[in-house]
Amino acid sequence: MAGWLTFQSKYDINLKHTFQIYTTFADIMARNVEFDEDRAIQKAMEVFWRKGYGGASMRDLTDAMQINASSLYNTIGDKHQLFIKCITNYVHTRMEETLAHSSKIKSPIKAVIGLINDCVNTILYSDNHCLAIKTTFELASTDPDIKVLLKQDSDFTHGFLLKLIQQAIELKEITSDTDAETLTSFILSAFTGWHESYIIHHDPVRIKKMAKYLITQISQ
Amino acid sequence: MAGWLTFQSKYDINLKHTFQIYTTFADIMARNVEFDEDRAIQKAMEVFWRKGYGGASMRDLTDAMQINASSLYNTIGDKHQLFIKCITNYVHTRMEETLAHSSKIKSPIKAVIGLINDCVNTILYSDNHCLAIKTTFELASTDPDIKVLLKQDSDFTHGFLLKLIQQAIELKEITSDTDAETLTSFILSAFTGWHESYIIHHDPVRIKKMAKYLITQISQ
DNA sequence: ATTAATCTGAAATGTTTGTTTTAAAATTAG
DNA sequence: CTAATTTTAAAACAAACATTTCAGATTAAT
Repeated sequence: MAGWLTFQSKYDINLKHTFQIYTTFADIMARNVEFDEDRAIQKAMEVFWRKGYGGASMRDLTDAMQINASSLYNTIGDKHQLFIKCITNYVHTRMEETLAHSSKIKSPIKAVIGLINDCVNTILYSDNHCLAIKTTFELASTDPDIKVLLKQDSDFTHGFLLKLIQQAIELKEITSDTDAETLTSFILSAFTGWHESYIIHHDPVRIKKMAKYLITQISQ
Repeated sequence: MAGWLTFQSKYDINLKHTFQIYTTFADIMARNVEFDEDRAIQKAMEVFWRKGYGGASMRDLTDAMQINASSLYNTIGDKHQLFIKCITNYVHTRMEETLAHSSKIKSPIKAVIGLINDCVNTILYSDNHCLAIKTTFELASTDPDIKVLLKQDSDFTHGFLLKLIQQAIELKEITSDTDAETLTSFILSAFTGWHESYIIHHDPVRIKKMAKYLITQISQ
């Protein structure tokens, strides 16, 4: 219990910190970061996925990431910054997957049906429930930063599906009285409900039947 | 810092606790609980509504309930028991409201449409988002007790709507190829999606349009 | 009025939280 | 090798957490 919080040492600490900030990207690097940040973020995401933001402690996170707290704070930042990185990563991955799917489209309506079936498969066969939805209900109302990210993700998916539906309408694969915008919102919000249903009832048949009903409704 | 943790006092404490348990509903009552438990539960529910289970601290709760922590622990129990009471209360209130609505039914299909419009109004004009949905995504996957309660609620609402839809099909107000069960699940899960949509986009028109689309789809 | 029991409020409990510090190990440049 | 600098691990940190204790206020029944 020595007096390590003297003026002298406090001054040294501040100096070091200041210096650190300005030399992070400097030419002279004494040592490189040991851990793979992408991999660590992935592990952290899985913890947030399972426990939620509030439910995940820093010890849960650093255990899963297999790094020390000091390394985490030196590279990524605090818990909130870590979560932002996780959500961003998750959202971007989803966007890339969505775009990847669009490359092998045969017809717009088939692409829409494929998207619906993908959603069903995710619900039934992925043990972690959608991080975006979970976060929406946990944090979006109170955390503006998170909300912006989730809205970007939502808008992207919306825009993607909207194009498909507009094309389908033009090609008369869909003959809907309802505007494409509403149809798009309707389909996407159905997905969220299916997630909830599966958490409560664990009934794959129920999800599949709802998907089938939605598909017949929109293709008429 | 006196030695109040002597064997004597520890024994007294244990005795008191044991005694308390067996005399909670005894004939001799020296003093009644001062606070209105229903009112306190209501206040606690509002805190959980806003902050979630993990996000609400005991101080948040006791402040809102305007009771001391010791009173809370003596009467209701710990945080989890309090939450169980809140959810139970919320779920029962919803059931009563649902049944109250059913008394003024003109026709099954009108009752279904009424239910859909009620949901829209709740989303748009109640500042607290559905506690059941929020809790589903926060806790249902990890907390068995909570999950049972939420499933009961879900099943009740499902059963209620199912009857209406079956009646509507019999009266040929609905001419659906799809079974009543699926139609019921589909409608209820749509509600969840609308909640999420409104949290992210705050767009009343979007919600209203989706509701209108759903109504035209089921009434054909 | 006395007694016996219970409730209440403030303070204290030990634990866990997110975060920081310290010292040593590690790495690169000269 | 030496010097400079960074990363790392373990421990320490204060604050916040849920929960308990206890003395005194309060009440119901005798």
